[in-house]
Amino acid sequence: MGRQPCCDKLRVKRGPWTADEDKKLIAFILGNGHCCWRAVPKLAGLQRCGKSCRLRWTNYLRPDLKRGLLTDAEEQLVIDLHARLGNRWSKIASKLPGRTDNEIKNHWNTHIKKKLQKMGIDPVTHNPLPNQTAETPSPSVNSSVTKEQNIGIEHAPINANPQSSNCSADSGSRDDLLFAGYQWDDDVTFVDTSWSFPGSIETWERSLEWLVGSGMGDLGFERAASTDFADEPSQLK
DNA sequence: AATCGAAGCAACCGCGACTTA
DNA sequence: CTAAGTCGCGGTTGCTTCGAT
Repeated sequence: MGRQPCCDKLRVKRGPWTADEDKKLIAFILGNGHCCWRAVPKLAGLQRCGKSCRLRWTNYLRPDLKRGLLTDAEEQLVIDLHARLGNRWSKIASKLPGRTDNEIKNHWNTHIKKKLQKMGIDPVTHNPLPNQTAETPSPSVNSSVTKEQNIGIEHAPINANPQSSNCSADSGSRDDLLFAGYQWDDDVTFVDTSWSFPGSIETWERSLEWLVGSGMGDLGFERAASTDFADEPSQLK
């Protein structure tokens, strides 16, 4: 069946979001929720595609987002989950509160992948790379092995064919089996006690004020998306 | 100080899954 | 049952920043 483009590409704005657009989107969603993403830009007065709005909200504006680099524990969890689930970032992200699939995917591609390769571990199969002796593993990966061995997990047979994991052959039953075997639901969800955001909407509102506040315009918000939070003392990289 | 390549990340694209008429 | 519409996911791109030379 033919698909229409999700929006009129000639009339929608693309590229980095401005502070003003963020404000509009936040105000609209807080006030109305997002019943239908396709309608959001129109109702919110944005010249954006609904898809773009959803992405912006999920990856950047959502109140429950945690920011900054992944902690060692989170990184470890991502590795463990990836070994079981492959590149199903949204499922992995669902086990890390406050983290988005996009964020985890980026972190995997830029940090974890290299780290594993450096250690002689194939980031796709999570098996040792052929003809390569692993360097001294970092504590974090050591703990991975220990953890998985403790739980008695066989290492990642599902990723023997990496391509297959990209096909989103999303069989719920397979996930169920995986989760049943690992008992993810209750045990694995990562809770970072240093993160005190949930439940504190005031905190989030303050963050938003800061986010879209006067200083942002001066700095040029277009790029602020990637750098703004580094300005917060607690979020320094 | 200038240049260049690498790294990091936000955003886009295309497709499959799901829903609705 | 089927076609059309919408959503969400994963891969990829492109821009900005950073570090080395």
